[in-house]
Parts: sequence; C-alpha cells; structure tokens
Amino acid sequence: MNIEQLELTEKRIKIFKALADETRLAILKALYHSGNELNCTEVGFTCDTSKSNASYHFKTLREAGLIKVRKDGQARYMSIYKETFDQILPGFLDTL
Amino acid sequence: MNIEQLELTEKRIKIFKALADETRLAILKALYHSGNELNCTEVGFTCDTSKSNASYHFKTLREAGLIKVRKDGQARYMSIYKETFDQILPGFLDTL
DNA sequence: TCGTTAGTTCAAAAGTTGTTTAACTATAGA
DNA sequence: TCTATAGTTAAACAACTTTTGAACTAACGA
Repeated sequence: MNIEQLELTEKRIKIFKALADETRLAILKALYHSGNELNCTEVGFTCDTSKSNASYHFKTLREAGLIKVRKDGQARYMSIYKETFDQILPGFLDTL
Repeated sequence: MNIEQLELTEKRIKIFKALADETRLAILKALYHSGNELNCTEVGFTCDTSKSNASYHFKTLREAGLIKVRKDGQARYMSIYKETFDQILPGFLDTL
C-alpha cells in the first residue's frame, strides 16, 4: 500500500467508526432532513442525550469530516459535510 | 421510528462496525479485486494475521451480511455479498 | 485407522469507545 | 461587573471489541 492508500484507509475507518453509532446516525439524519444547519441545542434535543455527551458525538463526527461547524456568537451551527460523503460513500446520504 | 426503520438502523450499525477495521477492509478489498471467491487460507495470507483472528473477522463480516461462505470439502470459499452493499452502501464497492 | 490440513471456538488479556458528572471557557445581556 | 446561556473538556467507569494461544471438529489421503 502506498501513502495515499494508507491515508484513504485511515480516513475510511474513521468515517465508519463515526457512522457505527445510533446517536450519531440520528444527528446526521436530523441534519440531512433539516436541509440546513442546526445548532447544538436543537440537535441535542432531537437525539435525546446530555449536552456533554452530544458534544462528544459532535466531535467524533467533526473529526471524521462528516459535519462542519460554524460559530456565531454563543451558538455553533453544524451541517452535513457533503463533500466527504460524496467522496467516500457516494449515494449514502439519500438512503438516510 | 417504526420497526422497519429500527431494523434498518441496527443493520446499518452492524455493517459500519464491520467496515471500521483495517483487517476487514483488507479482506473485502482482496475479495472484491479477486472478482471471485477465495478460501480462508488465501484471504488470511493477504491480511497477515493468525488463522483464529482471521476466523473472528470472517465471522464479523458474515454476521453483518457483507460476505457469504460456501463450504466444499475441507475448504470454505468466501465472496462479497453484493446485494447488501447495493442496498446499504450503493457505489461503495467501486471505491475500494 | 492415523496423521495432516482447514477452519472454528473458547477464555483470558489488552485495547477502545461511550456515558456520566463536574469543572471549565466564552459570549451575551442586564 | 454579575449572571445566564451555549458549548467543551477531563477523569472515572462500564461496556464492548480485538488479539492471542490452546483445544477442538471435520474432512481428506495414506
């Protein structure tokens, strides 16, 4: 395996780990179906867990490149990082 | 969430867990690129681990519905379970 | 029947991930 | 400046996954 393939494999594994969790799938589903950005409180509400646990899951999704976060005042708005899905899992978002 | 959606979510999580591992991605890659079935020894050789560990990973892949296994004499031949990929991760196999 | 090959299973050890609680930082408004 | 709100971080713990080595089963050929 060359270096690009190694990095691609690592990226894939990070993504699959991030997707292998009910709470994180619920977050992505909410984001995808909102068709828009949502703030942490809104997302935390739909996935029914504590704010620190929600924050842990946001971080996992962010580090896998599956969501992006925009800061505005006190709030942080997150949305699907579509490019990552298109590259690694073409067609998956539409099955959500 | 209704019962079908719950089952789909569980199936997805099982699949993502199965895919979130370097050894198992290597197995799938070998199978996909062989374009054919391979026996456990051949696959174990390409993914460089003990036979008991290889067997554990085969089971994980089998239980996620990602490979199927055919027994013939002493040997077992495994191959990609294409239908599962088509249903849950359309387009993914070609990125392998 | 005996030895060999192919693969699985089991239990213990090692490693990783998810949850919880509490303490923390940063921004906003009174 | 004080208080409230939004979110992150750290530590401890429980739960789960992976690895390892040894014992096992099943099929084959001599």
